[in-house]
Amino acid sequence: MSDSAPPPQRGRPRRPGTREAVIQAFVTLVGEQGYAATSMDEVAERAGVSKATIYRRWPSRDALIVDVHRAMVDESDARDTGSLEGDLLALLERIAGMLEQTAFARLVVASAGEMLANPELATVFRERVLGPRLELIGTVFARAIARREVQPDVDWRSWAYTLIGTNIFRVAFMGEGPDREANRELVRAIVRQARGDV
Amino acid sequence: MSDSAPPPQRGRPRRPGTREAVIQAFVTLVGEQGYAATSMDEVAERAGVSKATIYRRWPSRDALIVDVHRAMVDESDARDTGSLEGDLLALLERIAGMLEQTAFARLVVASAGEMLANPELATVFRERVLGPRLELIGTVFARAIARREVQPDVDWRSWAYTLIGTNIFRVAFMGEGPDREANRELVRAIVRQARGDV
DNA sequence: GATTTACGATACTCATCCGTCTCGTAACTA
DNA sequence: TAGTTACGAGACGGATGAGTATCGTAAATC
Repeated sequence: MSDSAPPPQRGRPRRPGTREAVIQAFVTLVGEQGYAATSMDEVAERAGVSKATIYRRWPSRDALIVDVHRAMVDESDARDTGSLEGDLLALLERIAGMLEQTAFARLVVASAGEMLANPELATVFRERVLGPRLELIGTVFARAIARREVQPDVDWRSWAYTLIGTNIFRVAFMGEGPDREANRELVRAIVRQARGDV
Repeated sequence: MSDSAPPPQRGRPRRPGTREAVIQAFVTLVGEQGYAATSMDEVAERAGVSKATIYRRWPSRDALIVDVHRAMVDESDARDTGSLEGDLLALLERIAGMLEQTAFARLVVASAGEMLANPELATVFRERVLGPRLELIGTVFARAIARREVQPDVDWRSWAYTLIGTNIFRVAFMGEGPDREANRELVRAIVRQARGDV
């Protein structure tokens, strides 16, 4: 169930763009106030849509929340720059770019807190929002392994946690902007360690 | 205003331990369900206390939330093991220990999400929960500087974000336990980079 | 034009929950 | 013993918000 009841074929067609407008409004409001303070009436108003229209597409608030996260996939792939360091920097650049849109950064923390109350959200959040970003880092490491730049048994997942966790912590917990220079240092440290240089 | 109205001197004295019981109950419940789903009635029941008793000590739910975080200081100091690597490992060991108490880890994320809705909580959370842990890492780096193990201009704060962010991400976002071996690798990577070894 | 479905506006129901209040009782001081 | 304050139990008021229902209108198909 992606979002809506099946759109029928007779009668007035659904206004296009409504789905996006609602999701956008929800993300913005949650980023501003958190989940608890964001009501469906507010979402409707911000989206310029009536509440009935929302409930015609999503059966409940929870379903909307889950669907919001389904819409947050990152389809782009990991560009090959020829080195692990270059690849990681390119990826982090993109992640930092997303976290610079504070709405996104705030949504991430708000959702993390909300996972406790909504197990289905927990699943979707990990699979759709966090998972793909981790996988990108995995891809980059796989290339580095193929290139014999690092050992095949490198614990890339932990390095991925470090790269993403650092940025989320800085932006969402400490309320600062992403720090490009710190990210460069971090990538250098990781690459150096992963290559096992003495 | 630490928590309560001043305890008067005549009449039946307040039952000792109530404050701790309430805070403990609150932390546990928030860890299980998140903030929104945790009601004062539930807190009272879990603490084995009546709601009136709670409101005799805290003027509102928000005040209790803030006070809970005031109670989360970590008073211990950073033991000197003689090397940056040893110091950081000892610190991380302690942080990992706290995060192993899942109630604590969950509270951290829940609170992070709640910061959006409660600015006073944001301040207390940063000053009392995150701040002291960051400062410990700062202390350890200061020692390393004094020892000429690292350059005086080392960006220790970013490394602190990395150390804490990685662990919070793993435990709270991904729902895994702390990973001692990964932490050791991480510390090695950081120390190596901070020392500026070629 | 008749039918069907979408839409905005808005009223409405029902549940939840914060914070207050009452009351009967317990523990302490004077 | 009298006065004072804490306590548990539970009722209560008031606000908020999710989800439903109604109604007049708009945009499509047949």
